[in-house]
Amino acid sequence: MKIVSYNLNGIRARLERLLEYLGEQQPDVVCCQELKSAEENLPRKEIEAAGYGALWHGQKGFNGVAILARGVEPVERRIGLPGDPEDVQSRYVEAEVNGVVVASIYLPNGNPVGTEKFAYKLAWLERLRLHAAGLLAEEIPVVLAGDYNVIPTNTTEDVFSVRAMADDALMQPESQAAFRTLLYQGWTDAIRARHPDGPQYTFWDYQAGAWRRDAGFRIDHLLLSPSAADRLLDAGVDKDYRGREKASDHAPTWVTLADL
DNA sequence: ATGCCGAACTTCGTTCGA
Repeated sequence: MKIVSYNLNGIRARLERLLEYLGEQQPDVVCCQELKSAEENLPRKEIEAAGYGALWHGQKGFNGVAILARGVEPVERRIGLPGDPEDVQSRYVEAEVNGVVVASIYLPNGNPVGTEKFAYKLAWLERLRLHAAGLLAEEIPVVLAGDYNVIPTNTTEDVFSVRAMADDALMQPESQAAFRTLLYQGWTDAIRARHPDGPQYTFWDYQAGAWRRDAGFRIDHLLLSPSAADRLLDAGVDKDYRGREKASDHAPTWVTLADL
């Protein structure tokens, strides 16, 4: 069972690329982020025609998440992260697919540091920590897949240049501490579990020739609950899709789990 | 200190992203 996290940077702008990915890789589940599309403009027919059921959470202009499932309809568990009724941003959706609970997460970027945006990011991380604790308590297979907008460590394994990113919200000690606190609840960072050493970048900026220079960083993560981690076969980044025409600035990041 | 690029709305500039 291949489960993918894919920040699309616009599902309508990226539709051809996404359909190509579905056709070539035949992933079982794709957790999409940054749809940048209102509900009424989502490409529902095209995704259905590709053989995928979907749970959508769109938003006009920005954000937006979805879970696509090959050959089945994802069973909705929740739309939106609990903990703040005032929060109207579409950043969380959770469903059950073939016995596995899957979440598609688009964590706030948080730049610039020291603003309300950064405070919102940290508050969102705290809300995620609380919700994730409840998921672990269920003792079921869970995959928390998404763009976390957190570079886990200040090493070249996670970021091309610690210095270049030092003032960025993605690499602040508070952001990293919150991510570690989440992990230490008992989640497995699937990419690192399978690839303990070496860079595993998932994002390369469009600017300044970042892709050409391999100036990337690792911010798309798949966290596995213990019973999901027991089934972990492999994990990786489908990096070559970043180099194609009209690519997203993120590459699809994935795990494969053993079937029961 | 800023733009570099790209997407979408606020639409031929502005806002956001990372």
